[in-house]
Amino acid sequence: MSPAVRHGAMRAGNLAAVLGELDRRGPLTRAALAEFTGLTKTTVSKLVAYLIDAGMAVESGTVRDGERGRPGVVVRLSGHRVAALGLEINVDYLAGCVVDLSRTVRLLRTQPVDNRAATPEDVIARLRELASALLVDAGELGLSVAGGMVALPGPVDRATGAVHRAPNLGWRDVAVTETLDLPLPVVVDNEANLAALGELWFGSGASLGDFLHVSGEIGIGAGLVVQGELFRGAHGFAGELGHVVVSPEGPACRCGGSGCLERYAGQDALLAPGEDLAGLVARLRGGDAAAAAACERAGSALGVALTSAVNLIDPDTIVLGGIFAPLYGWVSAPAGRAMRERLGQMRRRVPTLVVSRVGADAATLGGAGQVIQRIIADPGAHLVMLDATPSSPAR
Amino acid sequence: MSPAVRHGAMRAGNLAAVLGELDRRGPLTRAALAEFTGLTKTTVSKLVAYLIDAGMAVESGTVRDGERGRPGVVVRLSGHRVAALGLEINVDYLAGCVVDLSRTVRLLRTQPVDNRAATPEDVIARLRELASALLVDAGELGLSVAGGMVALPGPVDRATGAVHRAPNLGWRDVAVTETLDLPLPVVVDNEANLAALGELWFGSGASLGDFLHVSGEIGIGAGLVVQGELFRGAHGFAGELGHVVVSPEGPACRCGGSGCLERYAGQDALLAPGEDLAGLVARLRGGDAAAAAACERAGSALGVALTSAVNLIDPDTIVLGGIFAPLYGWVSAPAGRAMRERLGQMRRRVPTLVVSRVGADAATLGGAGQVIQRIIADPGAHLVMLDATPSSPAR
DNA sequence: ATATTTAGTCCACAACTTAGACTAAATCGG
DNA sequence: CCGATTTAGTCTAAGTTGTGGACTAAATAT
Repeated sequence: MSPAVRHGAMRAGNLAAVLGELDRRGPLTRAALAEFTGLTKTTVSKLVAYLIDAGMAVESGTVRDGERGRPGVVVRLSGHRVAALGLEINVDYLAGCVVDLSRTVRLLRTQPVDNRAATPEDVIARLRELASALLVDAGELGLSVAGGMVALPGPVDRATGAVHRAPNLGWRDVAVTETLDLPLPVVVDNEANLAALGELWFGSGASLGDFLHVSGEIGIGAGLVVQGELFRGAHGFAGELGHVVVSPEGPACRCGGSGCLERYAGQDALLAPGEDLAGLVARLRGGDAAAAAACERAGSALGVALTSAVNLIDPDTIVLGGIFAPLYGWVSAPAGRAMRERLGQMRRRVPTLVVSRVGADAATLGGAGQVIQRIIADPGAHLVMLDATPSSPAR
Repeated sequence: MSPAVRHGAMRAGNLAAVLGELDRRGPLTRAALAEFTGLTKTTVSKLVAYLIDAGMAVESGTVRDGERGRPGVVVRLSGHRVAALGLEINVDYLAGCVVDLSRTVRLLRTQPVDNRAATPEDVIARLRELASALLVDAGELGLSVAGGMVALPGPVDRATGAVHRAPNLGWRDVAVTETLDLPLPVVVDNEANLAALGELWFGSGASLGDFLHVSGEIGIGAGLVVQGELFRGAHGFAGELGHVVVSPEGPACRCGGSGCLERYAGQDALLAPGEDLAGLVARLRGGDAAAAAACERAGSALGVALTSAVNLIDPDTIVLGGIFAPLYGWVSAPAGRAMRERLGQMRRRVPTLVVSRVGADAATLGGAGQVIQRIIADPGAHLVMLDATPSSPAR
């Protein structure tokens, strides 16, 4: 639980403290870094030298902080060497991206494919091709890709890198990491979880505080971010907002229960038979009363489910993503009304509803961002991997 | 976020690693400690000497681990010097306890009082008397009390030590820590949270994994323990199970909403007018059909609310405490049935329902346990306080 | 031009942990 | 009963990392 602290760990911890400060506060002089971390100037200088040598930081210009005195050399996070790979398998597309250490998106590609029609092996083979092409292109940009993350639409076993069941893909027990077999460390995670992280790093970001990110697709999932970290629950199944009970005597759900949120606000409940999301939005824009009523009903149900979620989890903000992003204008009002009615008297502040600012790539980007996050949290571990590069850090 | 690591922190971290290992695995030899922590025998010896000098550990006998070789000296956590104070203010009683470092309950006292009839100042003055008496008695036992925790029936601001509103007591904006004014560091927390911790350390314990502890009193609260730590939410209001929506069109609730769990399974919904809990249990034992039906209804509603909670939070186990402990035989079956129906198909394992093994003192004990936990997590910080003792540790 | 202020480096030293030699105390085998 | 073997724990010299204060560098103020 509390691992032993050796000298190496002390070093690693301080390296992470410096890099983390650069990540959180932006470019800083060594003097400012010393102030914020509480380390001495000497130590900060040594650590910064190490980071610069590893290609994780660069000096960039000088700035005067006060009125007089020698100007400081500004050090900032560098994206020129270290990067991470984000991949996503979804029902009707594959996607991949490369994000560098400064969380700049360097490459982003999407491939529309009907993955329900293909075998898992074929889908994964196609993803491998996409990933390999991205790795080659990243190499040409001078980037060294330290790790990858695959987003999947279903609960995953993160230890083994396998999906037990992905109902929307029709997959059962597929060993994704193993089959994908890329030449770098790859981890898998749930799409809803990674989409929440995507919103954190590529959307509204830290201004959200602790937030619940609702990613409605066919099912309705949610990712909870607490103190900048995902909350996963004991078995990684936390955030199943779609099966929160809205009305115990409601319509039967595929989960075996009845009156789950999914039956009121899932894609199947909103779209007319054969219709797609764009069609629904067109009808809403055209003033179709039936469509508006369906959204009203879905929004209220969402508000009820979110009320339960807020009572249990107490987030600062709720971000509506997935299909609820384009429908935001029609569902957020009834949802917000339901929440205010039910929560207003007990709490000083009812969580704010906001729309997701990242599009369909939230999970892909979030996955790559998560890898970057881990590098920043432990730069020392990743320096070893980069030792093969020309200018190796001095012992 | 990631504080700088200095030499002192390294020391403190290793001290915590050793003490934590002793807490988790029980008595161990220095050799075993070295193995488990990954530190060398030399370092472990030094740290153990420090802990023994501080009165946090003692040697006790020798045991042979293997077949041959010199027997090791067993070191175990010692409760003879360091202790913590747990206090509780509730509607109809005050309680206090002293728990030592080995989590043995050394003193425990309860005082039945109607606290709704008195002013907050009078209640807190009476609590101060109770606490002072406990501190004196602890001193006579040779214990040095390092800190205290006050459990309150309502949401608290842990930063300032104040309650904003405690509806069951009729309190508004009471600065508890400040008014109590004890000669040791005191923190306040929510009763439901601390009851969950009480179950962790003085009840079924670590075998529960991540668990949700339901503590039904007048309202229905819940504490969520994840990886041995409380989950509090962004503002400390997480776990408000009582206002999870069971049926959106249900009866109006004092919170402004309708169909909250509290209206189906709260004390007011279960007890006949003027009846107390013992009376209800007597009726149930006597086979009263109306009472059984009320419990059946409450149990089902609880199952529905817990279904939502499990979907969102994904715990291993759910512990029923508070009024649900004596009613366990009557409510657990319908609650479990509802959960299995609604969760069975999606999850490999539906969380187990168990009854709380700690009684009414769960919160009082949990509070003291929390203080002990903090001492074990950072023994170095508390050594300073004990430096006044006769044999001060060698530099 | 000189004083003052702030940034960053250098160097001796201090705080830990480590590695491995060494001592202590048990069992095993003859 | 004595020496070989095994395991526990201590001691000492050395290694790694951070610290504190002196020192150098580069700017503004007077």
